[in-house]
Amino acid sequence: MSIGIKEVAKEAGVSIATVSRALNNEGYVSENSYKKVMAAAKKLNYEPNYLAQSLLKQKTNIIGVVVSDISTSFFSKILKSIENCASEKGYNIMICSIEEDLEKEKKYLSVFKRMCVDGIILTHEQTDTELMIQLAAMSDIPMVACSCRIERLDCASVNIDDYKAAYDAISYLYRLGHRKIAYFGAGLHDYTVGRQRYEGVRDSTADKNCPIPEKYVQLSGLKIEHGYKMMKNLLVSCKDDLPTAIFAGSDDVAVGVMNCAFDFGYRVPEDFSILGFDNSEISACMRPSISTVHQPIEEIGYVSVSLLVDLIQKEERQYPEVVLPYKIVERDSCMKISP
Amino acid sequence: MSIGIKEVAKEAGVSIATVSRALNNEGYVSENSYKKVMAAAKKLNYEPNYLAQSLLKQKTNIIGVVVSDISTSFFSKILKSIENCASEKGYNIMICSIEEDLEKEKKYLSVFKRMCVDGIILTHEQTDTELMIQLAAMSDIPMVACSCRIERLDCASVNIDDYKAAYDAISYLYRLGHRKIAYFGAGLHDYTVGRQRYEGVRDSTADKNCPIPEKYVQLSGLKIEHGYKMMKNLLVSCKDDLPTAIFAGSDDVAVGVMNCAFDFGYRVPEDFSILGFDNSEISACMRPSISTVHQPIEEIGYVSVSLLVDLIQKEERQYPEVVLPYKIVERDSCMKISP
DNA sequence: TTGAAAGCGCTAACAT
DNA sequence: ATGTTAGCGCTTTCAA
Repeated sequence: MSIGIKEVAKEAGVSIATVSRALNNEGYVSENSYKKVMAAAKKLNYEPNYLAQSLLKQKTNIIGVVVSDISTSFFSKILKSIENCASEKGYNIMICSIEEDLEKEKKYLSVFKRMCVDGIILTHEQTDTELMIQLAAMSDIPMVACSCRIERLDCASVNIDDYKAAYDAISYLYRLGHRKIAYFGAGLHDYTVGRQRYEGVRDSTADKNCPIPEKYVQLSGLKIEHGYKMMKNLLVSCKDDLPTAIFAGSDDVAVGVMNCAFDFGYRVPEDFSILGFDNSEISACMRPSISTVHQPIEEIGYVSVSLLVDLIQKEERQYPEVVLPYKIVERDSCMKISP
Repeated sequence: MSIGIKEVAKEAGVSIATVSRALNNEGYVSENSYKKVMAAAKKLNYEPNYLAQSLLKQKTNIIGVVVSDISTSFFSKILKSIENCASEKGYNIMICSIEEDLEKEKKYLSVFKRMCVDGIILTHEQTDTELMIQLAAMSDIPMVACSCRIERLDCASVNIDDYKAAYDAISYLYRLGHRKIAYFGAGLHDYTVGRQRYEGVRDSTADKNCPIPEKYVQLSGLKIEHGYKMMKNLLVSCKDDLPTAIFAGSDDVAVGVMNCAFDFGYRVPEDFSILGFDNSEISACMRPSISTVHQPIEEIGYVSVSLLVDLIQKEERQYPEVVLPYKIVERDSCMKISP
């Protein structure tokens, strides 16, 4: 049995309304009452119950976050900045790590709704567009897509320009002299980053008159093990016509690719130049360190929360699409060759 | 304005009490009423409000998790298994990443209490024992310490035997012929893992008649950058008497150490054998791959949640201390030398 | 088998 | 300036 407002009122010798007013600094409270309430609250170690407040105000100060996989270097970094920013702004975060399980996502989105979260942040590669549209129609909880896109749905979003980043990444490899470039990335599910980056790669190579052949494209996922497997496949299926460079859809993929290359006796960058994506910590830790497309990860998280909180607090429903800058970070995994 | 139980009752032509009973399969409800309620609920897309339920039942199905840093490979993995297990058992998790900020921890612990979370999982290296004791006294929210210890407080916990693991780790290096072993670990704050591991190292070396000299011990933290810095310090301060092996308090530290060694022209394992701790993904990804003390990370998370849920659901308050097995994983970063 | 009503802990409108 | 009261959305007695 915990301390409620009633106990405080009794202790202070005033009504519960006065206690509420004093604690919230709202309405008229005499200095005398104020002091008595504060003293009583302190003495009893009173802390207002969020549940009751939330139920009444229809406002929970909770932000629901759906993330594709918390344990991933990229998403865990995003999550950290989301948590930090939310905490600064007085919001708490409730997390769901869906790991490609769309059913789980659906379940959680419903949980979030029932829990009356004030807003939702979506951050994962793979999204069921139909589900999202349906969901958006059902509730008007503000939502922001963080480092992902939801096609055909008016939704605030915070991204880099994945298409352009991939386009530039290929151009960079091209400038280094590479003409035979492979791309290992995420699937094309709906219209999220996977598709954007792939299209950037395709158009960039085509524009340079060396369109990427199908055998050089693999789209199984963005984790280390995906990278390893894709590289192994390539080494087998293209062994007579290996590329000189590999553009990986994430730093994790790049790590997998590099290790696979090593394990099969190749050298990086001498035999393969490898370019990553994200600039997550691991890319700087490998030896050779991995050149990569830098995403402003912290900023993405911060901006997403700021945007969401704006959406929550202002009634107006406009849906900004924030595009943050990227840049190519040159390290030791790519080298110049003669075309 | 959302759909509430009242709307459903009206639609079904029964009272709200009947709706509640039908939806919860509780008490007597005629088949006819049951059908009507279900139809109405489905038609209106009704979903019960958690806030109201929670307020009434004093039960939120929320588990609060305090973690030292979400973006860390070790903690993000633990978190993932915590989230998975919680989700399976019907609990949602609310996360606080404190990043050594004890004020933030304090704040969140209070938030958790006010939010009426059903239980709390604590997972971080550094803990203010006084605060915890005070807190435990204030509320009787069940708590489990996951991969950390809280001395002088009766609290359920899930750990490996850090002392013994560190002891064995040193023995392993000793068996490989190493006599000059450095240890880079976490601080000695209170009685959490940092101290346990340090004491294991100290006793193990002492028992073998080669007590670790102070200059070979550094305790600044468990992140990559800490490892790098500690190694750099060592290289300078002990340059005339370098150790042959370094035991790192985490795989991240081991990575930092290894990269620092490389950057200064040393080879691993020829110049330094490096032994990590955790067996997190990164240790297997480095080249040479890093030998390490394996912790059953997934299991730690699962067991913690299971334990907590038990504590929540059973009224009895006993505090099991679960100790999970560890093992040394031999990879390529340690070599045999002649003593 | 069902409905009316109390109440979870709090805030806000209204009355004094 | 303060107290009384209604009600947020739900579950659960108690009465019918």
